[in-house]
Amino acid sequence: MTASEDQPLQLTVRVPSGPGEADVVAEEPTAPLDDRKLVVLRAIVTEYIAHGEPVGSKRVVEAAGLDVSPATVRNEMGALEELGLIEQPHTSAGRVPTDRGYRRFVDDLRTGAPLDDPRRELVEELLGSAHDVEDLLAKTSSVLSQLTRLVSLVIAPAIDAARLKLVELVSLTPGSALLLLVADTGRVDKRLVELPAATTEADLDRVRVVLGEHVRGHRLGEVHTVLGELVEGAPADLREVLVAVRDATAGGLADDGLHHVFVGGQAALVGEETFERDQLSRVLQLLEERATLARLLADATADDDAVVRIGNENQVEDLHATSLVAQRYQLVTAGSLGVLGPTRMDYARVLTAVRAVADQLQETLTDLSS
Amino acid sequence: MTASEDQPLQLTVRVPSGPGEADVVAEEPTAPLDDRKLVVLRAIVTEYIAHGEPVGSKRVVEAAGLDVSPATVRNEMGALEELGLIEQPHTSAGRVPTDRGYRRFVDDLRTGAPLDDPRRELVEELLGSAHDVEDLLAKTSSVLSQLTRLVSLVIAPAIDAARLKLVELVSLTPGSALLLLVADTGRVDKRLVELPAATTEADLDRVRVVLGEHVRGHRLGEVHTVLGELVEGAPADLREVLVAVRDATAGGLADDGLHHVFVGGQAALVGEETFERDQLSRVLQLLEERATLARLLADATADDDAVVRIGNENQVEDLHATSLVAQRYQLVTAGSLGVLGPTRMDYARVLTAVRAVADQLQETLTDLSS
DNA sequence: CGCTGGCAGTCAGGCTCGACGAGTGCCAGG
DNA sequence: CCTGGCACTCGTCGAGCCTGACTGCCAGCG
Repeated sequence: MTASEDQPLQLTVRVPSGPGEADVVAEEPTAPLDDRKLVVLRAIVTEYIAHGEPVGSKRVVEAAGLDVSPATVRNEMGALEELGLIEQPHTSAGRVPTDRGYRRFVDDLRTGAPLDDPRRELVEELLGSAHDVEDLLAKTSSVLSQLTRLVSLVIAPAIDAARLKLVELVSLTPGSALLLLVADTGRVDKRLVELPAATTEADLDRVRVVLGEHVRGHRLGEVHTVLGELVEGAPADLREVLVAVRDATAGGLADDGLHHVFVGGQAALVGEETFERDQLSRVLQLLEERATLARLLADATADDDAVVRIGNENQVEDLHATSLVAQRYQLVTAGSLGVLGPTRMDYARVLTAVRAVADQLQETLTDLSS
Repeated sequence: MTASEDQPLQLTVRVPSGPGEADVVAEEPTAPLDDRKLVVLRAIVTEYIAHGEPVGSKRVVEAAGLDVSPATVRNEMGALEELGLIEQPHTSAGRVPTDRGYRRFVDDLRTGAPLDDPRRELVEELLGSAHDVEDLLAKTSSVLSQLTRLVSLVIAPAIDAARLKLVELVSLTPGSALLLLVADTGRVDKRLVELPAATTEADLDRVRVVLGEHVRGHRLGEVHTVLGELVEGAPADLREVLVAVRDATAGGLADDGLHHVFVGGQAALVGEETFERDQLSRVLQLLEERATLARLLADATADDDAVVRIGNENQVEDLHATSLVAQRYQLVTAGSLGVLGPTRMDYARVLTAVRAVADQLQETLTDLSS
C-alpha cells in the first residue's frame, strides 16, 4: 500500500553485453550463468521487488515473455536454487531472491538512467534554497528520503583536514565565553569555555590576538595540539585562560564533525511490512547511534562509484535484513550519503536517486566555493 | 518484554488529602468521587500501567488491599464506567482506563518524589560533559529517553529575544562568505552569503565595521530589519554587499531557532506493543516535522509546572493514542522539554524524570551564565 | 537432447467448530 | 449496604479440514 503505487515503475532491464565485470570484490568463483538463467533470475528479482510475493514458474514465463513452458523454467529455477541465488520460503511456494541473488542482479545493473525531470527539478530547487551548509545537508537528507521512501543518511565531510578561517572568543557572561572555530568548508564549531574568575575583557582581547596569530590557518585536527603549545609559551597571566580554551577542545573537533549525521524518513521503514517488530526496533536504535552510523557509511563509500551492500554483506548484525545504497561526494574532503531499506528494494530506482542527489549536492557545494 | 522489567516499580500512591485542586482546566463539572471509587480507579490505572492487561474486579481487590468482595467492587466499577473514567474493551473483559480516567489519576498525582540517586548522578554527569549548548540539549534529549524509555523532545529556547554578542563575516572563497551571528545564550547562527563578483577583502573589512557598529546588541528578531535600514544609508559601493548580507537573513533567524528540536528514543516507541503499525508510522512521521513539533511543545508548556496531555487532549489527530509530559525550563527565554509515549505510561515515574531533567538542565545552563 | 504436459506431493493460509476461561450484571438473602 | 451465587457474553486457542499455489519428476514428442 505504501510503496510503488504512484508510478508503474518499469525497470528497463537491459540485457548486459557480457557476464559483466563485477567491480565489487567477487566473493566466490561465480560461475557465469547461461543467458536464459540470467533472464529468469532477473525476472524473479524484479517481480519480487514489485509485488513482494514469492514468484512461481508461470509468473516468470509471463513476466519475462519467455517462449518456453513453465516446466522448463522450473528446471532453470532448480538450477538457480542450487547455485544459492534464489530460495523457497517453504515447499510449494514460489521463489524469492537470496542476498546473493540480489547481488548478482545488482551487478549487471550499471544503469546510467538519469532522474526524470520533475524529480530532478525538485532536488535542485530544494538544495538551492539552503542557507548554510548544515541546512543544505539536512535538506539533502530530506529530499533523498522523499525520493526513495527509505531511510536517508547524510554525513558531513570529515573536517579534520579543513583549514581554519576564523578563531574567535566571544564572552557571554563574566564566567564563560564561546570559542568559535570557522573552517573553510563553511562549518562552524563552537565550544563553551569556563573562564577563570579573574578574567578581564582586556585579557580576552589579548587571547584573541594570540589565537588569531597562531591558530588561524591550521587544520582542525591540529587545533588541540597547537593550543597545547601555546599554553607553554604564554605569559603567566594569560596561562589560565589559555588552559581553559585548550581544555574546551579536548575531545577533539574532528570527531564531532564525523558524528554529524543527518537521518531522515524513519517513518517509511515502519510502513514496510517486511520487518518484524523487534528487527525494526533494533534498526531504529542503530539509527540513533550517530557515531556507529557515521563509521558505517564512511566505510561503505571507500570506492568512487555508488556502493550497494545487500543483506548479510553488512557487517552489522542488525542490518542483515536491510540493504544500504551509498555514494560519496567530494568537497575539500569526501562526505557520503545513502539510503537504508529492506533488501527487497527497487535497486535501479534507488541507485539513480542516490547518484543524482550526490551529484546535485556536490554541484551545489562547489557552486558555493567558486 | 521491553518496559517495566528492571525494577518492580512501586508507585507509592498516596491517598490525597482532598479531592485535589485540579490545576489543569476542569473540562467538566467533574463530580467529586467518593473515597472508595478513587481507590478503585487508582488501582485499575496502576495495575493497567504495570501489566497492560484489562483488570478485573478480583485483581482490584488484591491490588488495592480492599476489605470488600469483588462483587462490591464490580458495582463501583459500574459506576466508574458510567462516569466515563474506565471502559471495557469488550464484554467480559476487565476494565481499562479511558483518557479521562488517566486525567483524573494524574490530577491527584502531585508527586514530589525526587529521582533516585544513581539516576540523578547519571543525569548530572551526562549534562556536565556537554561542550556547547547544542551538545547540551542533545545530551538532555538522550538522557531523557534513557530514563523514561519513551520518545524525548527538547526544544532550544526561542532566540528571538536574545541579544547579539558578535556579528562576523568570514570570507570563505572569493564568491562567498559566512555570516556569523552569536547570541548571548551561546547559540550561533550562520548564513551563507553569495557575494557580488567584484567584492574585495577591503570591502568586507568595511562591512564588518558597519555590522559591528550597528547590528551588535540588537535582538535576533530585529536583525533583518536593521540590515534593511543599513542598506538604505550605506555608501553606494558597499550597497551590493549589504544587500547580499540582508538577503541571507531573509527567512528570519528566530524561526530557525524555534525549529531546533532534539528528538531521541524513537526506537522505544516501536517496541511498544500498544501501537498499530500505521499509527506508529504516522507518529514517527510527525516526529520528523520539526516545525510542528516545536509549536506543539511550546504550546503545551505555557504553564509553569509540568503539563500532561493525555490521549485526545492533544489537538493533533495523530497523537490521540499518545500522551505528552512536558515542562519548560528558563533561560533568557524559556525552552521546553518533554516526552511522548503511549497513554498507558507510568505517569508518576515519567513526571519525576521530566521534572528532574528540566531542573538539572536549567541549573547547568545558569551555571554557565554566572 | 532439450522441451513439454501431466501428475502426484507438499504445505501455508483461511475457515469453522467447540471447549475454555475470564469477567460481568443481576438478584436474592443476610 | 454488602455478599455469594448464577447465568450470560465473548475473546482466545487449538484441532481439523479444505483449497490453492507451487514444485519435482517422468514419460513422450520433435
